[in-house]
Amino acid sequence: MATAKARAIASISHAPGETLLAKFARGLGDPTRLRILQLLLDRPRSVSEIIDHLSMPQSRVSNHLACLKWCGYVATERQGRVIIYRVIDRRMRAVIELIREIVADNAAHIASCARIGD
Amino acid sequence: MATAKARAIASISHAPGETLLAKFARGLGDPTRLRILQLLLDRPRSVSEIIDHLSMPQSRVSNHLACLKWCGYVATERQGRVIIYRVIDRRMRAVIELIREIVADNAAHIASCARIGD
DNA sequence: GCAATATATCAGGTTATCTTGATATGATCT
DNA sequence: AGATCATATCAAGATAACCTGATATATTGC
Repeated sequence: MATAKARAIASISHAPGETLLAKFARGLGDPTRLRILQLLLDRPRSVSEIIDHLSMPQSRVSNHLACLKWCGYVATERQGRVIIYRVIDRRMRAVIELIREIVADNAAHIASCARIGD
Repeated sequence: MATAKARAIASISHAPGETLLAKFARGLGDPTRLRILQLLLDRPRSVSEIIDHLSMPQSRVSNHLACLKWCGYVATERQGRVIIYRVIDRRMRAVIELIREIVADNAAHIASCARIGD
């Protein structure tokens, strides 16, 4: 019952403005962040592991990880020297898969959109 | 049977790279485009109608509409003087709703992310 | 404490994206 | 045809986002 009330209150605080929605979308709007998310959806990984997989400068990976953490999609845990990142919002997998499906059927269209670069 | 083969071929062309996924996400990453999509998910509308709702310069709305059309999310149909836009990919509603849910539970986090502006 | 390892942060230059105003296209009406 | 209405396109300036290299922080092992 308290749960229902809590849900109701939460539901009011829902309905975020388009500004925030857009910000979320831009969060997914970077190929590097998507690759990182994909790796983390596979399983939790340390930063070095991600860097190895992506073959990118460390600062670049670290910056994108910070972004993902800031947005609350991933969390960190220190294990000795290394820091392990993992996805904490289960729905991230669903969004990415849904997007992947849509893109699969619109690849040519999307690729041709000149207002958005590659 | 030809259909099955076609599907198989299509399925190979599936699995789009992160670059295209990211491009899609950036397509949703603009508040104006999201507002337009929301209006069009409500029902098909003419350009003028959208302009009225958004109170924005005509060229701005038109540019964003072009982007949405380019990506294959909306289609147009001329009716006399006006041009009617409507959403053609049913999944657009699902993506936006899913994103809305995630953002609702992460609003504070996302808002605080300094790597992405408002 | 000191060196080494792992990760984070920051500033500067570069590129991408958004916005605006002006102009172009295209259809309708008289 | 000419005028008008509806929409599209383009160029230029402003802003946002990305990348890199250098530096900072934090933990472990000696």
